[in-house]
Amino acid sequence: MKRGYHHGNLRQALVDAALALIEEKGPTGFTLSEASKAAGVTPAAVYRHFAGREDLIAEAARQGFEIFADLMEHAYAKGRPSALASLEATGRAYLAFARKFPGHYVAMFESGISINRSPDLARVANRALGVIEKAASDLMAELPATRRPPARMVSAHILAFSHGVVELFARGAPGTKSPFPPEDLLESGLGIYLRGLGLIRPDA
Amino acid sequence: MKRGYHHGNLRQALVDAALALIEEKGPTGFTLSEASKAAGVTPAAVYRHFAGREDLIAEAARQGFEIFADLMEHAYAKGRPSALASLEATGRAYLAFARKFPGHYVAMFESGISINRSPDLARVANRALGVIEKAASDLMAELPATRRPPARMVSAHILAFSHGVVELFARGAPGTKSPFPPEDLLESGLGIYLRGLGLIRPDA
DNA sequence: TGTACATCAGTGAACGCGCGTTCACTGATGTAC
DNA sequence: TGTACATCAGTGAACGCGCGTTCACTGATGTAC
Repeated sequence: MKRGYHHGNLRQALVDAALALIEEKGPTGFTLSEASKAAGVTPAAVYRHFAGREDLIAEAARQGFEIFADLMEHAYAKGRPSALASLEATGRAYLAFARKFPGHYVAMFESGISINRSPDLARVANRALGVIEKAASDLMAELPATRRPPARMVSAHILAFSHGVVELFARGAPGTKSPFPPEDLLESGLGIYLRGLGLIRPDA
Repeated sequence: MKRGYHHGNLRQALVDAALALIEEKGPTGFTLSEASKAAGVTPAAVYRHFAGREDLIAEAARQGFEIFADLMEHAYAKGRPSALASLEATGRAYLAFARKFPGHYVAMFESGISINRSPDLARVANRALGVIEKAASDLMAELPATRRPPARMVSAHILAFSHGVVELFARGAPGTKSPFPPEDLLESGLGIYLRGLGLIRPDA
């Protein structure tokens, strides 16, 4: 980590300020001016490190995907050699990430920046999503080929369910008092789904 | 529908303009000025009909929930007397609504307005969500009490899954090319889930 | 160690912009007689 | 039917605001000798 001449590492300080603002006020509430003020710097200084507002958000998202991918890989590895345990662990890791890094999560999934904005961003995003797909693929290999749904479909199901739980129940959602803790919702929903795949004994 | 003195029904014209803008540019892209211009009217005229920007969005959301609730009730009724068919139909109706009324959907779920902003809004939102809960409750009644998950949990699962499918795969999502049509994803995921509940024969 | 110079991170002032909102008004529509 | 009056939807100008971005600059840091 090389230090800047004056500030000491303005680039990262701006990313951190942006994340805090995004977490606090949503992707809309974030402004360059406020982020620069929070970092103790003039708005113009931002342009030494980023091409503009969008570029700063994209970097925040990129860092989020990096952390996210690491968490997913860690969860996957922890479940091995059981494909079932690996997939369950990645599901849990998804929610855990969203709860622990809400600013990153919003930057990644709600800020409107495209995953294909830069090759860097696309690469790390695919690394993260690839883990779930791998876990789903492992698991499908345990099913008889005759009734084995496509792994990509299974991973899409799990992604959609996890994302829905986060958006609807894990946030201070607008007026929605969650009837159950999001972790319980994810766990139970995932369990029922996996049973439906025929991977868990009918009434364990 | 009483007509205004000059415009003819500015109130609804503003709501419609807002919905079109929200659909086109997201909840952020929507501005009072643009909406009023689209309705052929000065920005100040908006204040004859709404308390302000937020209030206009809230009305758009309210109308969305009204349509949404009607669709859900219709789907529920169509599935009867089969509780299973009713629940499946409401799931499908959720996605169909999101695809057919994207402006409303965004105003309802992504604009940041609280469901409890006004009693009117809360009432109609609960009417809509109540249908899914009723369908889930009907279905749970068919399971032996010993392994019957709470109906509210089941309806939360289905809501989360449906919302996740919409957000991740049914929109021109940022760079995500959906691997499957969202309708197929919803149908297959819901099917696996319901099988997991023990409501569909293990390998029908 | 000391000096001259190059680099370049951050400054501060300025810009044009469109926003949401206010206000006194005007003039078309509706109503009473 | 005609006239006088009341209503009130929409006007147009103005406001203060904070935004993202640009630009020539300055002065602290690093480097060469």
